Amino acid sequence: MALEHAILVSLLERPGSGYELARRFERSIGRFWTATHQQIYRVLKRMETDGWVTGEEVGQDGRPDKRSFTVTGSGRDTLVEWLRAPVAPEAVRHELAVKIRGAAFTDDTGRAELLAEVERYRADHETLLTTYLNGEKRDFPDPMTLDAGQRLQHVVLRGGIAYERMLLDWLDDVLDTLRAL
Amino acid sequence: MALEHAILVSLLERPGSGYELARRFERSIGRFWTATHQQIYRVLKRMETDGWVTGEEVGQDGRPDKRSFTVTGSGRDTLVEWLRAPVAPEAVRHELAVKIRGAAFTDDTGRAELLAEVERYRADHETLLTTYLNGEKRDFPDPMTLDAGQRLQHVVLRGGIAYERMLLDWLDDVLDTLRAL
DNA sequence: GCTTGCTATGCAACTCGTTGCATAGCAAGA
DNA sequence: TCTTGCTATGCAACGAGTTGCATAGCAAGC
Repeated sequence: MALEHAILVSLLERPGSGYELARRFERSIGRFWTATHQQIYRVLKRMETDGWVTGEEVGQDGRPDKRSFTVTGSGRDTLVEWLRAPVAPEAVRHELAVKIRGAAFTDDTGRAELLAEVERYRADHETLLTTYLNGEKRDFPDPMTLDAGQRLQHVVLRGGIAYERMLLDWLDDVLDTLRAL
Repeated sequence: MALEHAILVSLLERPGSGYELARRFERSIGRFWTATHQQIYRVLKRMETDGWVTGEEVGQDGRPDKRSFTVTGSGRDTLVEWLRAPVAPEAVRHELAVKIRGAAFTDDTGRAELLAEVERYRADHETLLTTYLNGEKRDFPDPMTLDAGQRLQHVVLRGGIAYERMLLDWLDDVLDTLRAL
């Protein structure tokens, strides 16, 4: 498990509330780690108990109060130690691949429906790629002037872009294959 | 959830025991869906209760007996219905990306260790790519003569190959970035 | 005879993640 | 005033997935 560690990285990049973390996990961090607000609040509570983060009440006007969290020295030590551990092999779960192999066991109508679904899926990822490219233009307009943290964020974003491009190419291959059956 | 569906596809491609399924999930199916034997046995039992599969005792010589499972008509209907449902958005969890962004918060020693770990990770995936390419040569030597099921299996394998190639390129980008910090 | 190793199946306990629901502050517009 | 919608936090129940362990057949080698 590493939701704790993803939260530590995000809070080190910028302190924030559980709600703000949830929004970040929907956006930039969601490129490589997903989590819902319920999970985040639960884990934050445990992290506070363990002394990895400290929460501070922040009054806001025009909005409800929030609790902003900051990483403690102990939390940072925990992250540094985790960074040294070997990367665990990923658990791949690609539902679309299962469906594609499953297409061998349905009829023409079923295959036509799957083809339409793949097209929809492709359109979603084309949109996502555009979002990434716009984000890159906005956040990293001049790659020469970035500090270490920004360069690392940029290389992770480039990974997301490379993934989406690869995926779109492969989906075209899938569509050709389904059409030619 | 879709472990049930991955099992249905695998058993439709070829009936087999829980143990055999577990081995397939380590190999070819593991490219796009992972599961341990405990999970598989538990789910198989539920699927048998629900009438999606039927088990049959098979005596073997030189080995313990096994229970070989076959998909029923009802199981096949279940799969076909699932194929029609929209693909759920994937839950991305890329631990390495978290660590790379985390590298901004450790020292030179920590970054050097991470770099070594990325190199090790890259070597693993280079091996995996080779395995895929060998499997492709072995299982799909003549793409013109394949039936529908084999073509679908092949396009899924091509997805795995495309993913590994993309990953290796990106890891080179990551290594350059880490070295230049 | 003993150990090692692969085939084969399974239980129990635990952790992680999802889903549905609940509460509440505040702003903006019908 | 009432509804809609966003910010903000949280509980409870359930389902999925992991980890550790246990059992047993059979083959091969020391």
